[in-house]
Amino acid sequence: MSVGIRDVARAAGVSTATVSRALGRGPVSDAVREQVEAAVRATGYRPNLSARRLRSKAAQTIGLIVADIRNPFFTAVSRAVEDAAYAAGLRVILCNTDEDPAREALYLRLMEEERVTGVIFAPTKATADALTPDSLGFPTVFIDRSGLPGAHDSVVLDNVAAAGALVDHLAGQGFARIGGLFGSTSSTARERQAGYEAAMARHGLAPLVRAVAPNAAAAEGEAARWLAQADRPEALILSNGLILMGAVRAARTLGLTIPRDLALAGFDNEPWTDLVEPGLTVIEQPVAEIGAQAMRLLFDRIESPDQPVRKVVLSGRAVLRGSTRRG
Amino acid sequence: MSVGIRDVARAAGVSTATVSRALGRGPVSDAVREQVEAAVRATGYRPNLSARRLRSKAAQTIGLIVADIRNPFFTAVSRAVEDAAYAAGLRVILCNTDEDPAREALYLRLMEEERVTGVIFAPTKATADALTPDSLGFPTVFIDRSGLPGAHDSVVLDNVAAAGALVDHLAGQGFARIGGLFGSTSSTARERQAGYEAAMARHGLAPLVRAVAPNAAAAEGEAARWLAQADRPEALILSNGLILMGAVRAARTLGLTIPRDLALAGFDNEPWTDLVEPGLTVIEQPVAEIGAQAMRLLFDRIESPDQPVRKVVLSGRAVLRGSTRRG
DNA sequence: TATGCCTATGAAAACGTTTTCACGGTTTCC
DNA sequence: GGAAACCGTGAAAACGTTTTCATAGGCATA
Repeated sequence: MSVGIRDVARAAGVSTATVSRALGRGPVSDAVREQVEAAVRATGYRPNLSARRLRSKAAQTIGLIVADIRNPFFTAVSRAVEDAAYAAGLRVILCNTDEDPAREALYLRLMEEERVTGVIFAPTKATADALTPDSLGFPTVFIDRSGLPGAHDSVVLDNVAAAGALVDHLAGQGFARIGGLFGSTSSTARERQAGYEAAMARHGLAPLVRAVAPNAAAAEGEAARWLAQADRPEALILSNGLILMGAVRAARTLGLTIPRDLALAGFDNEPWTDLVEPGLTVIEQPVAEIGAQAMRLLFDRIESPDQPVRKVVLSGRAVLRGSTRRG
Repeated sequence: MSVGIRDVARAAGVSTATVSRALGRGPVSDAVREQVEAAVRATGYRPNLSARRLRSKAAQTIGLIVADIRNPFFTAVSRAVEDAAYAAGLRVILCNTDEDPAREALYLRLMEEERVTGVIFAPTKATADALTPDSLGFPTVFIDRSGLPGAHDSVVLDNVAAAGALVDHLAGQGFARIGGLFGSTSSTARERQAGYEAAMARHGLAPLVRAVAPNAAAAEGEAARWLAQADRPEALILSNGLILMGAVRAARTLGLTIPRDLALAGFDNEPWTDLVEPGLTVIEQPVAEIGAQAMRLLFDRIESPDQPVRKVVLSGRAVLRGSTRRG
């Protein structure tokens, strides 16, 4: 059968308690510690993490709940989170919700059952608004989206400013009929829309807004319908990388030349955005920083559960490329 | 304190054993099952998965060990794996090795300590060659790369045929100086290289091969050096999506027009490959199918540990685009 | 020398489940 | 009508650790 701590204890000629202490950071004499380590090597002992978790009540696990890992934004953030977690000796359980509140609820319940150390969560607007500070049984940090003000720690982009910067840039280039295509499920998309509308108003321009499910296929369909109209916009702002990609596809299909027939500006400086001619103007999010900050906030919250709620707002960086150059 | 199964038992007026059976699929009368369910709702009971795992010796967890989740191939595969896992009631622990054998060893040890149900693993060549069937304490399926023949279940692409198809296509278009830039750490890259060389020989062409670390930055640097030479290749085959991206970047930097100055063909039909003009010819891998098949193999192996080793070889699909059109 | 306080250690309890074993009550089978 | 099989249930053991509690010895202090 499997070798347990009792076998190690027997091999080392000490008690199981001493083995446990030698392996952890308990007080043990150097001689005994060496004996134990030798016994561990000799027996090929591997601690049973389930037993350890049960007894010590420290799951050493964090949950990472995102909409879809295939969204490059979440891919990058998740990588940062995992690096930080494993560096701290924590395991990561990854969950994809597809922006479905039912699956969000399911995974939150799973996190409770795992007795996780903490959770990093990108909730839909519906779930975020429904979650009060104490409805979650574990420390939680929201990323990308925030919920009720002051309810949860969060790290988000300054979406209003970022969207405004795109409008300013386009307006500065002389575009007037600037449309906005925004995701329909996240608070982030709402904020970007608000920033867009505020900036449009500043420039005395009429907003043109449409909402769409945040995936490339839906965005392509909606953009194609929009751009086929006679009074189509001459520039488009897209609220994330997937929607941006859909819009590029739609423009291609309709034979529109960028930026002559249509200017495009979006979010997420994904590796491909500078490869599609003439280069796509985007807001770059500090993805690694977002993941790292989220972990920092989570650790702080775990350490001092009662400290005031914090919201870290990071600035995007406008990467100006050919897609918004006035023909 | 936290509510446990004892509290539920007390509330329902039954023993803990009965609660356990009612929650699982043990034999219980309908009346008692209802009482228990009511008690669960009343108490807000959440089973402690660590305790459950310890006692039942079923971790209900699978490990997914890949090189880097940011590689879109792994992103897509991982999503398929997770869907299948959660559908079967299993949790997924995700690990990134960055193709580092030391981290591979670290994560394999972690998997032992977790007593995982099974592992899906994309090993480096070094690790794959060192792993005998019984050196792993849990069922394992290799993806993307295979190890010693007959040692582990695996699901891989027919890399030789796929690389050959690219060569055939390029040669058919009249290209002669066809170079190959391959990753240096995976068996997959070796196979693609072998397929390339065999096909080149078939066509009576001299192979031109370089190896590079499998990431976009390294590939860009190596491609730039290569393409700056006077006797540079007139076509390039790239062994994965990251290397393909690096090559595109290098061509851009050097001002080479595709395909007039340089034809490109690669692997991985990532969403952006049809957006960069004039469209990149690639081998599309059935990513979702790879993930799903890996889970199927894993389940089969868990069910019957002693069945013969299986290797599922899937075919790629050549997606021909403008990047390989003879000028 | 006696007292008290640390330190390293072992015995045993505890963590929250599932599983084994036993048992009484029905039903089924000859 | 008795034996055998079956069913639902409870008491208690078991899973593999960590932690608590107790203790023996060493060392400093009075």
